[in-house]
Amino acid sequence: MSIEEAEAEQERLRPLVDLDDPGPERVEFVAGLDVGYGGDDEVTGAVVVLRSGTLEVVDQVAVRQRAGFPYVPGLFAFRELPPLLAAMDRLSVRPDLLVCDGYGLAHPRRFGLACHLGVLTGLPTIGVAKTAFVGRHDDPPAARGSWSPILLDGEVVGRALRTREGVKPVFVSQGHRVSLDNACSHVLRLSPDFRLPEPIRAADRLSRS
DNA sequence: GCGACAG
DNA sequence: ATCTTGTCGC
Repeated sequence: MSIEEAEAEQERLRPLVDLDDPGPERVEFVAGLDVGYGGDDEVTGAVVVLRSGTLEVVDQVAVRQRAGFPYVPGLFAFRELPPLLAAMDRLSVRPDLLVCDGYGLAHPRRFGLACHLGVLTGLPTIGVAKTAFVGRHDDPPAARGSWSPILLDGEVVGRALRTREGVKPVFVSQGHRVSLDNACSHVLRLSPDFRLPEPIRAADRLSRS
């Protein structure tokens, strides 16, 4: 698939994103997703499902395969989606919410990895990135839980959210079928001890093993 | 044109 | 992402 075809695919799928659904009533299982990189252009898609209340791991799958697309900013999903979908297919527990390592709405074409994964699976998704990629934002106050909006072309596309006092914020954006307010509530609830949400930390560890 | 650019 | 020494701040 070429760069042009990938961009056209994003434009085609973007209208299918649901940004109005506030999110699931009850979240019993949350999945974290991440991709690790090996030597010979290999990628490992990792998905870890945690019980939402206790954060205990209830299921996990890692799939290693050849990368089918280069890393291109803005087309991140075309590199990471295949191994992630392969791992999702082998899950025995169906998650109620997906926490993705990367952006959702906060994307040049408003269709980051979290949106793409949401549309393809139909599941509620949120995007959590470690660095700023698009838009502008102020540094939020130092207290845990404080945030400031990420603005792109005058629109709010996400939030810089402080998950630990005095530590660099994470960048949260809507993926699919979850409001921005609820996405941030979930991220805070899932990050009791560290900067990143526990499901993402678990998936990150798995993707490296 | 130049620099920046999720992982 | 990953590799990877030295350096900075608390």
